[in-house]
Amino acid sequence: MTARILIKNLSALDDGPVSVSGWVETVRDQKKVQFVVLRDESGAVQLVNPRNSDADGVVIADEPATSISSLSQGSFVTVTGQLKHDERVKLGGIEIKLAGLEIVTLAIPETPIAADSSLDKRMDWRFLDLRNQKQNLIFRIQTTFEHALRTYWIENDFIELHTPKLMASASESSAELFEVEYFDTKAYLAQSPQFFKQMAQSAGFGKMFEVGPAFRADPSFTSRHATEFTSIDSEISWIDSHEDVMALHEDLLVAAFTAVRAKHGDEVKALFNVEVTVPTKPFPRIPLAEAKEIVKQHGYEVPRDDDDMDPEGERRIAAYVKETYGHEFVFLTDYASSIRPFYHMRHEGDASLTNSYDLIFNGTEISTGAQREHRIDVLVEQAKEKGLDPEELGEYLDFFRYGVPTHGGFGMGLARVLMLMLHQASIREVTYLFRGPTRLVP
RNA sequence: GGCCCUGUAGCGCAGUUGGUUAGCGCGCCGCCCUGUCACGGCGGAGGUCGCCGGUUCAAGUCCGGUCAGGGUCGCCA
Repeated sequence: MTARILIKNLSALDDGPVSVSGWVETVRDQKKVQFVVLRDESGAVQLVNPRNSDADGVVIADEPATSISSLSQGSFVTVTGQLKHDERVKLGGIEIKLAGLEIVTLAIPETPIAADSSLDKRMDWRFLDLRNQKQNLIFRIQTTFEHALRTYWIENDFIELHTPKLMASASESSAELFEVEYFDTKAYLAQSPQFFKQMAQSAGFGKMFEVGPAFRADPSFTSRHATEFTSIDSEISWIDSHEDVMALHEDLLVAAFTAVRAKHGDEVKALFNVEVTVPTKPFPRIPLAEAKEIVKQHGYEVPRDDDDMDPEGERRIAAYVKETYGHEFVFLTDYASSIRPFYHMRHEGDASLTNSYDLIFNGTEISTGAQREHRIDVLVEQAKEKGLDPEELGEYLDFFRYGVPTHGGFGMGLARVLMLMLHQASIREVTYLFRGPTRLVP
């Protein structure tokens, strides 16, 4: 058996016998010569089969001609033949003159989606959609992105943890929890590893990270929300403020973007027409109150009663930062205590502000980070102030009763980063199998 | 969950003030075509117009409800 060769590696080979496997993209079945465009996960190549004639010049039905005529788009085949470099072939200047063709599985001829199908229809037939080069590249980028993050964490002595996704109570608010039956009681799907990654600080682990699922029962109908998503979390001890968390966050993103640009930059440019830019450090930092003032001066007053930003404000401050600093990222810092959870540490001397930030990338929020309140008495007071019953926080508060270092961390949505990196309009494009309020299959 | 828009063939769409047999492109099927590469030519099949109800002599078209999708806001990563 001739070993299977990836199509992208063919052009570097000399003419000679080869074997490739993949699926049929097009068949041009002419009377005297047949062409097939075959694609695998690495690229596409043309196969050619001149048909044989008998002594009277009449074309005969032999193999592989008959098999080729039966091929439908999408069928998976293994072929053997002679690789030939040929200037006539527009697809890469090479083709394979067929010797043998094995049909592994025939596809139903009429495919349920086409290049111009709507996103929702493509989601219904995701495995077919994923055969496209762009979709394939997205998940190779995701792999490189996560690998670069892990490399950074591991080289810097972080511990990787897998916190439980079945929980006895809410990890943040109780409004958006999925409830599941759990023997004779109820359990909830984790909205965030928040409490358990803080526990690792109390355990003296020092630095930890987790890449895992998070579940939110919110019926959010936007292009950037999912009910299940992959959350990138990291938490570190012995920090002085949220500035230390932002410094870690920057380092991680620079490492990951550097790796993606190096490995996939040319392909991203070719397929998405997007330049992957490695962000420069330090990322711009703007206190939220100042950011609201800036967008106001540029003609947009955030129409909210609370102290928060809205999506339009985020887009505008991002545009301002892009123009002023040439940067795709911006840390919005020092959010008001009124709009942050009880466990965010507040400014020393000004309890109205927190040591927290949101990270905006190309105009959309991808992350929230903060220094955590580690003093149990302050933490309990802040919980009460938010209307939470300390009893309901269960073991969480115990983490702070037996000694705990200063600490902080962030959570970042993996798919949001990819979506914004590749300028995609929806998180669905960059999620292998999307889960939303009305999407549970496939 | 609020507001706005959309649902017609496998896919993308058109369909006039309500009126005979609902069209177009791609795809699919058949035949033809010595090298195609968005191949080309000829022919053909394929639709209870999202679903339920109502108005009307008559509904793809008007009205109500419902489901699904898109956008946006809220919520957030």
